[in-house]
Amino acid sequence: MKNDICIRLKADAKQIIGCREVAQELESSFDELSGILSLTGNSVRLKLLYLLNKEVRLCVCDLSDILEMNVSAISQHLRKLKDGNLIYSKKEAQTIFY
Amino acid sequence: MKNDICIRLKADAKQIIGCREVAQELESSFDELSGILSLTGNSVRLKLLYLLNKEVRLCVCDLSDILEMNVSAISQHLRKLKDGNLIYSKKEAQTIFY
DNA sequence: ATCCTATTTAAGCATTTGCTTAAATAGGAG
DNA sequence: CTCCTATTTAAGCAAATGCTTAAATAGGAT
Repeated sequence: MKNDICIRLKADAKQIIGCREVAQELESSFDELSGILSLTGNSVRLKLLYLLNKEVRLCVCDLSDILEMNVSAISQHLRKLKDGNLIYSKKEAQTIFY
Repeated sequence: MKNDICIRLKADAKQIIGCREVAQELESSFDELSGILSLTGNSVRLKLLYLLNKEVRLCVCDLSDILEMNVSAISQHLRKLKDGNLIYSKKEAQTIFY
């Protein structure tokens, strides 16, 4: 474990320090963006986003039928997408998503 | 566990079946795309992509210094990015990435 | 050849993720 | 009110992920 500058000869210390500062400065942006990307980085959730964008009006049960997956599993994926503000839901006897 | 069409009354069977067909047809595209997105859905890898795009020429050791992380951990992340064809590497005494 | 540096790989482990089952809510219908 | 349907939540578990340490490779310098 070393946390100081690499001892190798040809290292460009100025470049390294500059990059390090930028990386630290943008830390929270990277976290936020990677969080969103990881939500889309699951094929089930990607399909959900695709379907909700395409069909406008689908309930959990519909999505469960379409993807041939457990309702509970779908619901849990949708919650993640909702927590990430990638979809919103509206109640109407049963919930309709988009 | 049910894998047939939902029994609820107001389900639009035609819509469901249509969506199911599309989803199955595009299955491999969703897998491929979500695979790429999940590679970017990690803040360390996202930083690596950012840095390599910004600096053009950085070795594993540089990146380890910049992100203040273990060389081995960086190397493993880079391998994933390489496997996903998001970066390529060129040898030159030590490896240079982009 | 040996030594040194840069990098990769393997093994182990803790954490996270995604699914299953079962139970808990919520609200409309009767 | 009770029952039924749609959905969410909790608990449990297997698999995947990300990091650590230590060992293995690869190639240049001496």
